[in-house]
Amino acid sequence: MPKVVDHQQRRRELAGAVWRVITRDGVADVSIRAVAAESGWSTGALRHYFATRAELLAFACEEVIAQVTTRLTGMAVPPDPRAAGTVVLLETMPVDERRRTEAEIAFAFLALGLQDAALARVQRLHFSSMFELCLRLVTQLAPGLSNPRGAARRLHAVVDGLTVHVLAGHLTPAEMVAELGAHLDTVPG
Amino acid sequence: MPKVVDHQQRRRELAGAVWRVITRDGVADVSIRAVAAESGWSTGALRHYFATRAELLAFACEEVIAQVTTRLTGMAVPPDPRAAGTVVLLETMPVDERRRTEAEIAFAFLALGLQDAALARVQRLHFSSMFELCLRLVTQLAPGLSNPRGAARRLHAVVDGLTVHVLAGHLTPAEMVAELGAHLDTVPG
Amino acid sequence: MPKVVDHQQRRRELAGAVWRVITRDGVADVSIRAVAAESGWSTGALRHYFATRAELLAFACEEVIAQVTTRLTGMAVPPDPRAAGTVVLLETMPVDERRRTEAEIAFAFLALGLQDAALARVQRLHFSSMFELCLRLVTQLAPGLSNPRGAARRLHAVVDGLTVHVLAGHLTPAEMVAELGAHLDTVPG
Amino acid sequence: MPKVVDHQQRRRELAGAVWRVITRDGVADVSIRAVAAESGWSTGALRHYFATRAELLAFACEEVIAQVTTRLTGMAVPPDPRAAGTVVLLETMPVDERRRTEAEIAFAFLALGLQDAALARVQRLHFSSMFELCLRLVTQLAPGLSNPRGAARRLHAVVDGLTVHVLAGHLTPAEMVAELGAHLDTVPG
DNA sequence: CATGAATGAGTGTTCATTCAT
DNA sequence: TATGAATGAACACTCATTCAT
Repeated sequence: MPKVVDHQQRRRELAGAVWRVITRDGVADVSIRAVAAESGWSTGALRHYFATRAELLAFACEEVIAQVTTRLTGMAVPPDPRAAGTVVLLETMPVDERRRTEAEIAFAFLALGLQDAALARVQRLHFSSMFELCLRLVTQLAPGLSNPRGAARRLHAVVDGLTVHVLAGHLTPAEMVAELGAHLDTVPG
Repeated sequence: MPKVVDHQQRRRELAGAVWRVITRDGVADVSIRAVAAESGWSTGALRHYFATRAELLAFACEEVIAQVTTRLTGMAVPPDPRAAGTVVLLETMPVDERRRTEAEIAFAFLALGLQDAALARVQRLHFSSMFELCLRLVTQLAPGLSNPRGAARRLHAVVDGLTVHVLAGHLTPAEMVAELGAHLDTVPG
Repeated sequence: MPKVVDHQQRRRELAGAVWRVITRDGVADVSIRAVAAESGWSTGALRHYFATRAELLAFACEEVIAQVTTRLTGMAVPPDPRAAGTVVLLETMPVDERRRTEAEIAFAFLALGLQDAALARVQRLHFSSMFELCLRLVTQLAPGLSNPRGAARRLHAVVDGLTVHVLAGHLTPAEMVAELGAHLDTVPG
Repeated sequence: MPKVVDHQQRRRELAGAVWRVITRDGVADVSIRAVAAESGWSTGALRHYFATRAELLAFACEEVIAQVTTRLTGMAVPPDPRAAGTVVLLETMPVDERRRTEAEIAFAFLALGLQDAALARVQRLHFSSMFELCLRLVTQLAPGLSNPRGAARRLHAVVDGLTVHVLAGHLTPAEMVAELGAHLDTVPG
């Protein structure tokens, strides 16, 4: 009977190491060796769980997205549409350390995805689901809108634009929160 | 009489080579060798103009920003505030091949800037000037706004959010243009 | 009651996997992993039958030689000495797919044997038995030869030289067969 | 004015290092690192002269062949056809340390060539020119032969077969020389 | 100024081998 | 017996950087 390892669990553990390297050193420094050192395993050990570096990165990217998605679907959403919008959307934005880290990781992968078709595919799915979320929120906020999809696109853009601006240090999280709220107020009109 | 070289001109020429490598192969593939090959110079020659790879990247980042800025300040702005907003802002967004390339480069640098203080500083200046531009446009569109800075922040976020969504292939340029227009229409309200 | 495994049988099975890897990917690609995958066993399982890679290779080499030898000794030899020579010698040469594969394997091991004493020892035995075979054939073809050992050495050289030339693509199998026959015709003279 | 290196000369120097590694450790141990260490250069330095390992090996293979060819064409050939045949053919066979080394290298590459199309192509040329040489010798030895090409093929096979048998330790150089002479004596008949 | 030779550490990946289960 | 987890060194190759010319 061989030693048995929960592959899925180990893969998640290694994805965590990838995230830590990204947030500490940047996405350009994510090497197999760096991830191995960060995780405490040998480079050869990673090979058991990811055949290539690309596979490792793809999994780590999917996992961040899956983590956000899981959290969103598991949330207790307030009955008031305005409050619901704020709470749900802020869950994906860099309002505190934990969520800032997550947003940084997602953003770093986004840059990688511009050149990597496999990552781009994964991200496309995430964009779609975030857009669907925005669309749902918009229709709850303003049920009779003539062009709800347009309003959803703008809301989605505001969310990601504000996120980038906070990550880049151009806005404070407080400013971000304020402007998200202000934008939500314009939706019904 | 020593050979005289216009250093600034040569640096701009090399920055161009950096951009071409970025758009062709991605920012991760910007090596001294690749830039040397792309520019037609030897690797040693680059050393006369940039001491390190980081310095080369920083300059190439500054240049792409400077180029946008130059174009913005030199534009013929329509008298109508609404039209002015559209024309000026779209000048920075990926509506055609040329501007898409420019936006891709700027975005690639943005991801690098998250970990590189020198790049971050340069980008901070750019964010500020873009914010000032948005503020100017907003006050022209809606002179009596109670919180013009907030409106400018949201406009800025929409511009960058839509840009990212087009770069990621989530929106078409046409959708981007439409939603920018739609957002500008909400500013006066 | 412990599970009983026919070690010798299992070793032969694994040698077969080695051969398949050699003919498919070349001798340089014979790794423990590749042989394990080819045989359907785990890498650890191989360890029970071969302590090291070298041991595995040596056995696979011995086996290919043993297989040829077995076939030679089991052959129905025509009574006519000339026909007997042709039939027996061609049994070791690349006249069809099966025998070409066998010759390729033997030749690949020959190159390895130049540096590996263990392999060289095995091959020395094979050379001797092939030489003895040539000697037997020569004495049947030309009983009164003054220097039968010399004629046997030349016949042996022709056999291996023609074999190498076919393996290298320099001769066709038909040309090889023709020249072997022509050489056998010169032996009595 | 940059430091100037004679690339062709350096490439030959590195090919020499390849040969020394092959004869000392075997063809399986020819790594970029081993060749770099043997030559006294750094691994990176090799990159200036050979883009890949395959290129290095191909050049080293071509060089052995070219070296043999050069020596053959530059030889003073005795007027007597029988003596000419002996002298010329032995020039390519392992009669002394120098020629044994050369033959070992050529043979090692031959094994590599079975799996490497680029090497195989180079070797095909060498086989052809050796065959042409044998044909020339055969026609000088026995001008009126009905099938000179066949005789040349057999002579060629004897040369390479005897060579392999010496390399493998199955024959002594003296036996090889004797049998080559004996075979040449059968050609006119 | 400009070249390109040279270094040595870095990359992703593969490998033989060991060993707890 | 048999598994596959794990190691750490090896591989080919790329890189930023230095520097003699």
